[in-house]
Amino acid sequence: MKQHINQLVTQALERLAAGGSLTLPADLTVQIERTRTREHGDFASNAAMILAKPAGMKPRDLAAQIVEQLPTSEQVARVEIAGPGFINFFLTPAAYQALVPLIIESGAAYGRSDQYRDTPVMVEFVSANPTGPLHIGHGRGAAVGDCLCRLLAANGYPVTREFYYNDAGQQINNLALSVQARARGVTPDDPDWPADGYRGEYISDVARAYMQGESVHAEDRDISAAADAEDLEAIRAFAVAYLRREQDADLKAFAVHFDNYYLESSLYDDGRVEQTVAQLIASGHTYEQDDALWLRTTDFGDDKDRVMRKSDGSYTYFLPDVAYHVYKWQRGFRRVINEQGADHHSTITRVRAGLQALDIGIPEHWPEYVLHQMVTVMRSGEEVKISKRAGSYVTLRDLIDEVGCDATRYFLVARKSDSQLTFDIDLAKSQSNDNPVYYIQYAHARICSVFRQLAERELAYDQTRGLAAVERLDSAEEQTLLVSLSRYPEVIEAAANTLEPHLLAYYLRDLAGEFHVYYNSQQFLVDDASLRDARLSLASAVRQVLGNGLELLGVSAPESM
RNA sequence: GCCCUGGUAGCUCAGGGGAUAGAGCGACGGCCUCCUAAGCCGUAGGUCGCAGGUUCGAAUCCUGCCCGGGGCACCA
Repeated sequence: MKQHINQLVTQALERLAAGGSLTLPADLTVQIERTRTREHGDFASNAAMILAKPAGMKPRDLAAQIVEQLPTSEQVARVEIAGPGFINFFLTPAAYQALVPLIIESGAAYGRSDQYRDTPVMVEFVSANPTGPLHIGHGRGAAVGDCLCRLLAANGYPVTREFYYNDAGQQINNLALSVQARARGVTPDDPDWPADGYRGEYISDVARAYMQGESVHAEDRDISAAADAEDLEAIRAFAVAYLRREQDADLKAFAVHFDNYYLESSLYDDGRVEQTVAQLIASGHTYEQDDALWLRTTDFGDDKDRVMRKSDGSYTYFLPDVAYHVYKWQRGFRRVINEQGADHHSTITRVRAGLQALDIGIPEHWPEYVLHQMVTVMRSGEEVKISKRAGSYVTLRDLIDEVGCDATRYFLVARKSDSQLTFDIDLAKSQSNDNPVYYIQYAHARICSVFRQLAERELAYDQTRGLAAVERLDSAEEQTLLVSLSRYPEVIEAAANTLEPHLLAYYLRDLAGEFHVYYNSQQFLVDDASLRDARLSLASAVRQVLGNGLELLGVSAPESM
């Protein structure tokens, strides 16, 4: 639709230019926008306002000339000039009614496209270290990242989902020491407790399982416990596998899956870290100072240089990060999106600086980042504190168990990710009209219910008859619904292009609301068979779009509630 | 101090160059002999943090300031 209007305006402008009354700038891009209210039609163009000044004309006069040159179109009922010089297009009801058969025929494919099928993209998200259960911050990353993957895939991108974690560093060492302490019966309040130990109760569970000789199976590893409290290496390996297994279970319960788990340790095993160091030194952007090896990241926009190799010979975390991203590039991903917490934003400049220093043709702004701000959890009007070290802890699993996967996912993805989010447990749990998740799902269930009611009344839905009568869908409520249905593909594309899944959450809320209004204003099961079937066809199309959209959010679309 | 982010209705948040600034919740008042009331309708509620600037037009872009969050390690 939008594209069609664009063509009409472009043709009109070209005619004016050919007639000599207008000169078009070479870089002209005509804007066709959805209008905010129906009084302004369906689409509006600002072409006259933009071109008025160079043409030396008043916007409204120029608009009149453009309108005069517009080709006629079956889809356009009328055109108006309004306000400071907008050209408003009013589409015919038929243009919208034609969507009903289109949506029903397209089914799950409605709103999807394959336009980016030639651009493999990797999305790295969650990437939690195996030092504890996933908390609600990881949950936000999981929900946003997973939804992004679904949106990208819906636009045709071949998507690879990757989870990267450190299985060997100092944090893991603290983990192993903590488990060992618990295995020996030492508690966090003991003087013997490791300095940076993890104090959470789950550490006791790991220690107990280890001492009982349990075997664990995680997505990316299997291990049996040695049950020896003195074998720190065995404890380390067991604890990592145990917590990975827990995280897998959390992610599974959250309907999130990954194609690949990538270990930081493998970057060392494969020699990629050493190789990256050698290349960085060769590139001339490094220097030695105070027995450490520095990378001159200030050459690439950082505000101070960074240490790559510490004076004790070990590497800082950012070096494997660079090596890891080089490998992503080498694997052929020309689009890479990293979804992570905003508390890690300082890595962006450094990783990009490292990649630029290598001078291997990686674009300046590669990879892309989607950062999410912190989540505050509220219960009974009070903030629930999250602190892994202290042990009081809102885990993702607790949330899923308490409020359900659907509501948790919806709430975590329904906000723009760069604003802080308040997760109200009471609201998310409430099975009432307070809760937007149920509001959307209820619209879907209601439509299913209408079709069940149809059968109970021993009526049958004749789709052919319904689609032949779509011109009877002419009420204000029906037109409103049809406009929203026409917007769905634009929303899917925009949400993927801007990497903003919340756009979809809002859209579905609006669509559901419009359906509820319709439901209350008109009867579906009327005696007039063709009218009945036409309305059922529209309901069916709405159900399809609600279902398609919920699928992209990873939220279920129940048939009854 | 520097960098990133946010500041829009009592609360939670959309809108991020266009035409009278939106939604939900909360408040108040209505609607089930009728396809699920997990719904609908109505009323009240705003100096879009402040001040300049750019523009035909600024909640939206730029600059400065104020306030909240995060980050500025030879931690990750």
